[in-house]
Amino acid sequence: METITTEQKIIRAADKLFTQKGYAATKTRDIAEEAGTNLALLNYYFGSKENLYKKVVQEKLRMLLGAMGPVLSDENISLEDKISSITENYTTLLLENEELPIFILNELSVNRKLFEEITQNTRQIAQPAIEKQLKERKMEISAKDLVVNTLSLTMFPFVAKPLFISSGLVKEEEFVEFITGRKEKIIGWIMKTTKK
Amino acid sequence: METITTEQKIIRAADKLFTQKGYAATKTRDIAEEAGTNLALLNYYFGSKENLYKKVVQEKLRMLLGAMGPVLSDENISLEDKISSITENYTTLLLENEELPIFILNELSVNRKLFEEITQNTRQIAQPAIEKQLKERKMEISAKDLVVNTLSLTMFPFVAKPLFISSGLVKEEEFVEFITGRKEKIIGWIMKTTKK
DNA sequence: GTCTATAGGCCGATAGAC
DNA sequence: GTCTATCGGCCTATAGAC
Repeated sequence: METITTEQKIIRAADKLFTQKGYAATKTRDIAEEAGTNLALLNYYFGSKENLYKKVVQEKLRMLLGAMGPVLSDENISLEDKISSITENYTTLLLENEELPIFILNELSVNRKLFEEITQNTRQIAQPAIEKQLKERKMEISAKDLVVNTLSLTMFPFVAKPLFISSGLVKEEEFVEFITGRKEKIIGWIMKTTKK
Repeated sequence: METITTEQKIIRAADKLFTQKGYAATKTRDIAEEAGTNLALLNYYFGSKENLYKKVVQEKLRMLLGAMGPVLSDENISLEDKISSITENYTTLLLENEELPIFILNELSVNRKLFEEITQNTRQIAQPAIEKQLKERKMEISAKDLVVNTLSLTMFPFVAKPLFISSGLVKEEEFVEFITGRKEKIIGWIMKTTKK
């Protein structure tokens, strides 16, 4: 008997609208309507629009960073497996949440102070473990570039999807296939960049 | 004797604030103040906030696409030179306009209808010329992936800059150096992905 | 062309009945 | 817990003096 509480309805509606339209463009009345309740209950449960927003962002950020953090710092995982794992995790996550990265990246850019409050406890992206693995194998690329390149190739197509589509480079109906195809190739491309 | 007209002052102020904070979060009063005039003049010159916004977006989009379009479709430019040129153009452009890509990509995602009005005359990203060049040289990558990878490696670091900085992967004061360093390497990485 | 003053509407938040 | 009604403020846009 899984009933959805009003509180959950509101947070789901907020999630949907904040992610679609951003903080400023989303109205509390719209959230209430989307949730099938009213404005008063939003404030009853969450106190304010900003508070509700923080709840949503915290969860989204956790999703986005969760797909990366634990894998990178583990020295027992080989470099190839790290890249594969990150690409695999993100591709799966982002196919189900296409607007997640542009939402987080934009709100991080627009609203940096709010984010600093939220992310103060977030772990650093682990470089040392990777740097070590690179040196052991005498590779031609820095840890920073390796991480940045992997994330770029994996995430950018989602961020730039509307641009690619409106420019005709990729068609909407091909998109999932395009991304799925890339998933297999990215590990190969990245590995080529580590060699002479 | 180059005097800046009030109209120009307003559009520059609007450019700055829309790019920093997005459409909904930018108030017409703030634009007027930033421009050193008043709210009434904004409407006198541009009619409405939305109109002013369209002017700004149109110019920004022209900047972003202008760095790519003409190069790609020219068959007389070799593949290497195309990649170099795109990376070079974008790196220069984005170092001077760091917030340009995230602004355009986000507003494109949030406000697709407004963009469709604006971009209806925009040229397509030319694939055929590249596809031909790839086949002639029997390369291991599709034109789509080649273009997407080049743009990803070049633009994503700007889009994700706040994430990289807040996660400690790159430091603010290293950023320009980091990007400048990558500019030289990207052509090499991309070329490696075209070979067995 | 430029300004001040203000109309008119929307927004976030709350009071208070049930 | 849930609702309706409403406050007080801010926002875009415009009227009208200069």
